[in-house]
Amino acid sequence: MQMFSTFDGKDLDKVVDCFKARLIKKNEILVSEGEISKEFYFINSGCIRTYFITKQGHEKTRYLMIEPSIGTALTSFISQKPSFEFIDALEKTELLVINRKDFYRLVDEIPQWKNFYLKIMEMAYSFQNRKIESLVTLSAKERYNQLIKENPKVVQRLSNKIIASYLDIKQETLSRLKSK
Amino acid sequence: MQMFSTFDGKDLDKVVDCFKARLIKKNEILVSEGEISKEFYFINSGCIRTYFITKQGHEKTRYLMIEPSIGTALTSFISQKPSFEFIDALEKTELLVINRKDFYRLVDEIPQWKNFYLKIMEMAYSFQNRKIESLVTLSAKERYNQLIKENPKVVQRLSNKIIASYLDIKQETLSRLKSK
DNA sequence: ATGATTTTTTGACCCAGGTCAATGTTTTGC
DNA sequence: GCAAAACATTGACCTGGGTCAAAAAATCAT
Repeated sequence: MQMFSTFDGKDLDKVVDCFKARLIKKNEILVSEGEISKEFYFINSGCIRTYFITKQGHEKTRYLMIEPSIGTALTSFISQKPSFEFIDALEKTELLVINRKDFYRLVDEIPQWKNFYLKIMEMAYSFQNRKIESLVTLSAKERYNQLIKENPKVVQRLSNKIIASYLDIKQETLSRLKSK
Repeated sequence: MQMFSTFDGKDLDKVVDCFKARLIKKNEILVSEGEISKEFYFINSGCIRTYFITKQGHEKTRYLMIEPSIGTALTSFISQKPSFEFIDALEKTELLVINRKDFYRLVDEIPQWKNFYLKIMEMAYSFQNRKIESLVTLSAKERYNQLIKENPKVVQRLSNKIIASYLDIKQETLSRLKSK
């Protein structure tokens, strides 16, 4: 976020003009499955997440965004194909929103914004890679411990249901893990 | 790859100058764990992969590159931190190699190369995302069937050991899956 | 070609984590 | 403030896929 301070005055105005503030309620849905992801979000306060629903009807949480954080349903945002994931709010949340058209216009017009986009992609990639590594190398208990260690805010603030879905375990299992 | 045809003459020369051909033998290692990933590979013929070894000593294959394809140990390439993954050749392989310094010089000097880099990151991200989706929603059998359907060449050309490691199952399990 | 190594298959057994169901406990909406 | 809904815990039981071991088949190196 502080990288914005390196924009020069004119560019900064251009960027700021693209953002709109939005306040959303808990459980409000920003993107549904099948919709095209047309916005990118900066979370000022609160918490949103991306998740999808398996054909067995189970929720799987891909990514949790607690302030200060950024994100969207990225696969659909990039490809402009219908999203297989949802975005919803886990708390009352204040967002800054930029729409996709403006986002990519800035990519073309402002070299630093293109660099910012590249950084987002690099971080998103590394994050997914890390997630795969955890899934294939760690037990449920180890993944839970890793989350407590690396992201204690998430564990403190969110329900077990959400945390279990994020760790790809059942809530019953999480409950049992905690009690030993 | 065909996007290179859109480079104008001068830029194309600049790009071509950065590449060196290299022939590697089966089982040759291009990047080891702990090393920094300093090259990006274009596979002209043959097959290489990235994999890592768990603390239990098991190989996990992240990504298989059969010609024509591109890639590297991307997390380390981006961050210039030591790689947790290896790259090795699964067959005798012909590569075009560009080193990291040249790669990022081209990102700065040639806008189209920056766009190319962005496309790589977008594809890499989508690929990882898809992999997570498969891991958390499909059974071993379903993942195997998906691979046969979407990437039959891989299944035909590589050993069960590699395919099992790619699907995150044991070879014994893969063997049993195939026999029913 | 041929012995040595590596892969593949098969069998017997095990266990982490899922399922289903019942019972608390908290949160929410009015 | 209170009913209803959502969430958390606990128990009994089950199962997909792992483990270990040993034999059969394929591949490799000289």
